[in-house]
Amino acid sequence: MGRTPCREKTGLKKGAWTPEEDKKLVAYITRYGHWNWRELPKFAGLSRCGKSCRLRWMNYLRPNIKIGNFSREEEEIIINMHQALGNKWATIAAKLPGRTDNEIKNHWHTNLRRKCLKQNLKLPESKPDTSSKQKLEFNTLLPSAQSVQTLESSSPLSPGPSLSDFSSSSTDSMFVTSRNWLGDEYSTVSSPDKFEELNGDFWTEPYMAGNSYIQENFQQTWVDPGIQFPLYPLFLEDYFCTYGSYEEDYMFN
DNA sequence: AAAACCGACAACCGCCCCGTC
DNA sequence: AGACGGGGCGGTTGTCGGTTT
Repeated sequence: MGRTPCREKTGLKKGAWTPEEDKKLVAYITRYGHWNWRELPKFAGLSRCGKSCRLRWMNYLRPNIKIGNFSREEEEIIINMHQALGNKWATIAAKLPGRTDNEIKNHWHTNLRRKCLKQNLKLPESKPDTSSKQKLEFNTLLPSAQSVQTLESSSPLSPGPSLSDFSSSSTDSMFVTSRNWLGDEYSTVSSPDKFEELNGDFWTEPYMAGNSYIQENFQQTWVDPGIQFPLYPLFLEDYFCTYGSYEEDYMFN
């Protein structure tokens, strides 16, 4: 068919995203939604291809992204589902609230795969039998009903009982690791005391990935001169349906 | 102290699916 | 029915930071 490649023009930026680019993308999408990924960068004032914008948004900037280590329950689910489905990362991600397919895929390749090999677990063929996939009952792949409960209650909107799992092995680190998110100083809560301070509001407020980073940097970017109004009608209704109260916070504060 | 190595993760690329015309 | 285009997915690569030699 000969589709035009993503970067048909030279001059489009590649590589790591800068905080400035992130700001532009978040500001634009929270205001106008992603009505067309291919056209979006033009209007958002970004010299990136649409796919790159989509990936950045989906994997790191959109609300409700869970940042931190994988819990044991999550790992069990990944392993079980991977044994049944193979490399269906998106399907697996759909069962893990806040996790992205990319993150799961990376985690699998860097950690779980080795674990499975160590335990002599049979790894599926690279091309799984897709004929039976629609019959698959996902719940049978989950470790236990309790685990499901745990996962759901540990979604970003609620603290859940597995908080300790998000921290590293050290007992005084908090639920979010100090991963260099957006390459900036990223607010991590380093002690249980600090967590107590946050605990009340944090889990009841609409979740924002990177919390203070986004709050401090993105809310003031509404009138970014680089942003243009889209040609198309706004799809905010659709956007609200998708992301719940998150953008209401952004839009109307 | 420097180089080599390795692991983790972010991002890119190309293919495929699906909706639209 | 088939061409087209956008979005989604999975494989792969690039980069960076930490560790080992």
